[in-house]
Amino acid sequence: MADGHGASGHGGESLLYLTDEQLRQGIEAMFFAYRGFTADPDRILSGLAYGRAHHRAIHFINRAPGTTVNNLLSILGVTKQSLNRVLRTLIEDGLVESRVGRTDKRERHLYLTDAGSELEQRLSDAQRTRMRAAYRAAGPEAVAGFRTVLEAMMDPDMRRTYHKLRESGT
Amino acid sequence: MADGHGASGHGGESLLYLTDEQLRQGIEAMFFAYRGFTADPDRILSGLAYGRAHHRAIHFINRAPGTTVNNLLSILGVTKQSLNRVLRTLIEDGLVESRVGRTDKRERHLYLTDAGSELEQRLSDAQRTRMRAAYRAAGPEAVAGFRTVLEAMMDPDMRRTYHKLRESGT
DNA sequence: TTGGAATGTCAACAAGGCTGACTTATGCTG
DNA sequence: CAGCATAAGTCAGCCTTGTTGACATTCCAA
Repeated sequence: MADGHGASGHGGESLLYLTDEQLRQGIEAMFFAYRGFTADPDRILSGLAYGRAHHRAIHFINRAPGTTVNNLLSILGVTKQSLNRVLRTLIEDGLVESRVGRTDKRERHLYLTDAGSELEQRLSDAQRTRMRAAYRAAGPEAVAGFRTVLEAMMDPDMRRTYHKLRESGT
Repeated sequence: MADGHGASGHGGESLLYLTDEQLRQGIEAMFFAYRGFTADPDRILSGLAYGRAHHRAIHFINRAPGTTVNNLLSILGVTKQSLNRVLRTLIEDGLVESRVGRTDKRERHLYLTDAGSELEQRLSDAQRTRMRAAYRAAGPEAVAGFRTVLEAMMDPDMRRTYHKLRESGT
């Protein structure tokens, strides 16, 4: 672990373990791990004239079918213009369907088509495979800690969104 | 935890806890947490005509002073043209210094100037503050698990780079 | 019924990735 | 020493994906 201080055991309540060096290692771990996290889907997408933004849209439409554009916007944290460009190509290519709202005709509800679902599967299979390998290698306790820290790192708004998705998802 | 299966306890060696739903939650946690992770430095940088790419360069030059351009390239995983654009503005603005190598004059060794160090401090203070809060909230065991999973998620090359930085850093 | 709010679209621009082609300076090896 | 390899930098041009601004449509409430 090579942290230059004590408190390396697992049971310590010590508050001294948060040296700048330890925090910096966490920061770098996040950076390098995120690269791995996105690498596999990126590889698939690069052959398809799509990018990471398309992946994100497809992921969350699959996760919450029938979501409105506005809702998707707040999940993704981009401007509606930015999302729209991505969405348009997905609709043109027949991966996403946009249905006018029944009660409020201003709204568009988004669904994956069969082709869209198929791509979603391909992408998330790749990502899950890596995730599964990492989880297996690290073990259940590490996974629990991993999730706890990630959640604590989110902005409150994002944490709320994250929880809402979890409720609907299971 | 509401995962629809058993194996929710912490001590299980069960291999059944890796449902697609659990993995997807991990994926979403990564996504939302990374947003939080970059939010604070991004805010500082947006007022300064710099972006995330500048932050990364500054971070790793600070971490490994005297690094060559080539070495920085392999850490960041971008092309030299892409890095060069960023590096040029940092040098022009007097945040980074580029010294011709003493033994091999083809190489350029990169250092932060005082102004560069100052900005680095501002940026990493912001990022560390969030990290520290998350670590505190999650506790030492969770932090250990967090790091273990992140490391398992990296590509082997990145893991090697990550370890090399840790050795030099401590 | 009319004005404001919400929703979605179009256009233009910037950051920061990428490839490809090339130059310059230097190191190394036959 | 000649010639190839390596490190760095530059120019040009492309793509994705973020941004703002302007605008059309729709809903709802005063």
